[in-house]
Amino acid sequence: MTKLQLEAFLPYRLNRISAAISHEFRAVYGRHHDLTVPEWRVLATLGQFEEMGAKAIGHHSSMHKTKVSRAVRALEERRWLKRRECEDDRREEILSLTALGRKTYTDIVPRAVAFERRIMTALGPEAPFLLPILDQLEEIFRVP
Amino acid sequence: MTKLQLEAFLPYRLNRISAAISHEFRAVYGRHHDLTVPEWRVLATLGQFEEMGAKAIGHHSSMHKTKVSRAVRALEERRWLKRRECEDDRREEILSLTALGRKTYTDIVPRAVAFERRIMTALGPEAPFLLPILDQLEEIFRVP
DNA sequence: AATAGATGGTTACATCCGTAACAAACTAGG
DNA sequence: CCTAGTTTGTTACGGATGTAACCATCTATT
Repeated sequence: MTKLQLEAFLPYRLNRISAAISHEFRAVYGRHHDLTVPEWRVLATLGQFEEMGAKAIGHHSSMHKTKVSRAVRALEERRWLKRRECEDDRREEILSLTALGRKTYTDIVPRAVAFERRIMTALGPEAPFLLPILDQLEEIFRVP
Repeated sequence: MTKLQLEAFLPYRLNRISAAISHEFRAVYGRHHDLTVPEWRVLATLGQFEEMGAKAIGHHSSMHKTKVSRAVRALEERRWLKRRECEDDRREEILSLTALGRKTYTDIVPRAVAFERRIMTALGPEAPFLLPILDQLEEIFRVP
């Protein structure tokens, strides 16, 4: 009779760890700015690239276009993001952060960096092995 | 001007990898048995422990009690799970798999084990470092 | 230039999920 | 006992999500 230890099963463990880290990270910035994860990803992408269409944001941040669409609208309503018509292709709208949005971004980024460093430090001697393993896993599952 | 590379940010990468692995694993058994992730977790937990209350299942599989409640009902409707009254405490119901449910379980477990081994093999020389790192991460975030 | 198909983006719908409220049953202090 | 508080489990509700349908616009073929 073959059994499986769920608590040792790789997909289960990764899912749990990922959820715990996302939850913890959201608490890091959530105390100051109330943001959902999709909103944070759009903010982070626009903070990184200045100007982008919704499609490109979705591609870069691995989000479904409806998720992007809703996050963009939410950020726009908060005046953290503005749209500009694209002259080359009038279906597309070029998105960018407002001054207010950029202020939020520059406030969160140091917290994000510190959060990440806190994890790497806590990992101790195992830390150098984490990133190559993540590279490998992304390659195995063709996560672009 | 500090920026953040979202695609290199640890919470983001872990979330993406975890989602990809869950998706891939669901495809492994989903072709044969249609199951949601919570249903699979309840099935796996009862396959492992024979008899359990809903509370204990939730604790062992890290699921909210409402998630457990709904998954249990779905499995019960498929006749993969049965309830039995607990004499010591009549609030609780003791849950266990039916013969049909156990058949599904013993069908899925080898696929799950093979899936996990496929990942570990694909990881190659990095593989031995993965499990200690997961242990560490679970400890850091007090994932029980 | 006209039409057919492809593409960027939004929205309706169904589903899933957690919070909060709840019922039923247990426990402990008086 | 009996009442107050706790615990197990279900459910109503609001919020989030993906599928599919949709609109507007672009592109390619004729």
